[in-house]
Amino acid sequence: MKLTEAKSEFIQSWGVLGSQWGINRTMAQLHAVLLVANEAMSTDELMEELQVSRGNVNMNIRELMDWGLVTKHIVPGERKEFFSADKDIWRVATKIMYQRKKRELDPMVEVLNRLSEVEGDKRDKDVKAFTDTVNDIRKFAGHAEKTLTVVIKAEENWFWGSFMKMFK
Amino acid sequence: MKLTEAKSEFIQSWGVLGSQWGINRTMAQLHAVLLVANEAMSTDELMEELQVSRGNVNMNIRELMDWGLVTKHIVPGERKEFFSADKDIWRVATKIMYQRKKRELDPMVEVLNRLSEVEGDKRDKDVKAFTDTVNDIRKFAGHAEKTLTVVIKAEENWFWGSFMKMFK
DNA sequence: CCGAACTTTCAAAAATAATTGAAAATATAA
DNA sequence: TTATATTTTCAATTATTTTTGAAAGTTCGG
Repeated sequence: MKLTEAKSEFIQSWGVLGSQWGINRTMAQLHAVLLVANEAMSTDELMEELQVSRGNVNMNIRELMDWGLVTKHIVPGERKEFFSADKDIWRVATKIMYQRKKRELDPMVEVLNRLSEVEGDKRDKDVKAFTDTVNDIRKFAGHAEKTLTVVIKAEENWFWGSFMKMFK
Repeated sequence: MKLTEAKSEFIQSWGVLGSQWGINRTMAQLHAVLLVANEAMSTDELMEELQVSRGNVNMNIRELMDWGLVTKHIVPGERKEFFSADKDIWRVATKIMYQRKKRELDPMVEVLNRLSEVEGDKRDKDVKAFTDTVNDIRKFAGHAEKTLTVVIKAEENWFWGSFMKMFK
């Protein structure tokens, strides 16, 4: 298989994967392009590679920077900005987990905490079904939260740090 | 907070969470309704609760059954079908993980395996950047795959089974 | 077999999300 | 400062996804 062909298949698949995870296709594809690029790329090069508009590249690259997956570089003597992706896959994964935890898990936990204080007779079957489920999810989310935090911070920790190296 | 109010807020939030994870809102909301219901519900009751069409309920309930999150019940003497959700949150989580692994991780791994056989000089920087990234992701996905499999099958295993009980 | 009760299907409509592209804003070199 | 290169914004357009609803299909008691 030729490099060009392989690259475009990779970009394609990464785009599909992203969209199944609520990340828009262009954002995922930009990430893919930068992941397999051997050096930082300009907006124009990215537009050319994916055949999308300047505005689209601009917005999605900024989103990728927000997630901490992509960094901007200023090359002396050049007017344009260049972008590159963090290629350490473990770090990529933890950054994504961190963002999703922050944006999705945390707000859900907050809602669940409020909802566990529903008023009414605990012997009422409807009330019981509701509070039981909410509390179960709450407990589960609490564990997930802790586990994620450990994983995300694992590298900074001497014990888990060396344990996690096995995954790299 | 009143039960009705709490319920609808829960359904709402679960729907938002779902849509951020590539699951359509109605599917997630149906799941939410059944998670907090004290008994199995009919299509008509679900339509009423969420104010959506019969076709919509039908299709999404079937999807939930595909995922193994919801089961159909036939009540003797009743012509209608009733539905209920598995309320064991740990099992819910592993079922979702299993489905997503099967539908998303597995195909990605397949693509990556094919792509790692790209032809060309390994000293070419473009080729190297590509194969390095692909192989890193491949290795990572392999670990993720194994970990997920262990977690999903944990209950069937005497050692992990009792370990996992801590999470419940 | 009939007909009522219920479920399934799917083309069309509606809702939502992503993308464009050109104008406005900003940055830089001279 | 001015001219020019580059980035950013966002209303309008386009693409995608979801939902509807009515017709077709199925099931079942009598």
